[in-house]
Amino acid sequence: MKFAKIPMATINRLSIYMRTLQDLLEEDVDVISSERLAKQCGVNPAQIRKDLAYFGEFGVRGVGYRVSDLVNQIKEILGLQRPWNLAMIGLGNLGSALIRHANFVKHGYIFTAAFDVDPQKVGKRLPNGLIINHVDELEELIKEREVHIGLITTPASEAQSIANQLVLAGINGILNFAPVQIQVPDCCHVENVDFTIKLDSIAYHLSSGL
Amino acid sequence: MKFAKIPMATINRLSIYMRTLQDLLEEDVDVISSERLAKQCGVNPAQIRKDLAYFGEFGVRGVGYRVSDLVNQIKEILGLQRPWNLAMIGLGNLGSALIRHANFVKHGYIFTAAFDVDPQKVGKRLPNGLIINHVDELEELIKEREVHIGLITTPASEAQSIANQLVLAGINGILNFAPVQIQVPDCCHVENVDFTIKLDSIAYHLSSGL
DNA sequence: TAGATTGTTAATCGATTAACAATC
DNA sequence: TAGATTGTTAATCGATTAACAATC
Repeated sequence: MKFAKIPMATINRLSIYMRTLQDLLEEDVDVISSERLAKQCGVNPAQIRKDLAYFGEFGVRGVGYRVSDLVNQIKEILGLQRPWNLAMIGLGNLGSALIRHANFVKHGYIFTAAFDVDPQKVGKRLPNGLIINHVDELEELIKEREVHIGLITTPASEAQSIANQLVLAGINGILNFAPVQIQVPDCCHVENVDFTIKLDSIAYHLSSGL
Repeated sequence: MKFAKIPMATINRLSIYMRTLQDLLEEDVDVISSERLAKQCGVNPAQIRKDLAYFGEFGVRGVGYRVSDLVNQIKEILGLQRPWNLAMIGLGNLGSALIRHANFVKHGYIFTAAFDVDPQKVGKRLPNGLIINHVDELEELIKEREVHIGLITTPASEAQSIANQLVLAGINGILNFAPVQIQVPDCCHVENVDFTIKLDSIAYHLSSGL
């Protein structure tokens, strides 16, 4: 099982299972069956068992899954038992808002660096205490502060150049908010967040689907 | 062809094709083959032809696709030949940042209403001229200002209640930024934007994939 | 006409779901 | 032991890609 190729969809669902399980934990639920968990997550029970089976056996036949154990096991699978350091590149409206967003910290992601090119912004202190540095210092600080993941919130025109610099600095994971497809070597994993594509999809459903 | 079930993935790719085609248009490219377009979009040429075939015949055999025509045809398919009115519910960091985000306007999406529950915020004027209203006025203003799509950027705990109110106000499309799965009737189409799931996926790739 | 590229069918690939033996 | 639910195999479903006849 260990060496089967894991579908991307499985990885994304594991995050969703984990969140639901964390909620259940707060409600003092000890044990849950794949059937009940599936209902809460809006998926098929067999789907959950299959997803987990890629990584091992985590349940007890005839009983179900211990909620707290399963949370920890999914964290282990996803690599969330340790903190990850983030750098934000681009401190316009979106970047500044995201860096203040409590959700990242809650999930174990910590901003340890922030960059912009605007001399007006460089040197300023953010609400979380971080000081904005100039992009010129990107490589040096990324290494010094052990940044693992870069978040790009620059204008689309700058995104590729920033991505190149991140890769040079040794970054292997990028979350790209700029509405362009950025090219990186295979060693680097890019995820895109694109609001307008989602809106286009809603527009399609509103005009034709209905 | 008209009545085949269209894969969601096809709709999302159409947005991507459109954006690439718009870039090509600015570079004065007149005609493009599925092969060249595919390379630029990072997909398979047959994929593009198949996606388009769900909706009709838009190319010329032996020649390719006229860029400007194809842009318009995709806009037609997605329902983007008309403007769509948006309402933002929740004007914390994220909501305020998104409402200032130029990309929405550029793609034909217009904010015509903004809501919050905080009395400190209600009555304030946003940079785009819009005044923040109290959520109590949601149903009335949604109808009055002909809002088509609601964007939820409230805390997770409020998201479901807001979604219910939106549906009651006649809204059929929701873009949900709150990290919860919201339940709506079938008539309403929900898309979710969840940063932490994307980060989890990057964390997984960094710790195991590499 | 010869060359090129579409539209479309058929083959392949991968992901989801149903079913059930294993087992707590 | 009887009842329940997992882990896993096999069946189904859907999406992607290759191949090629149609045709500009």
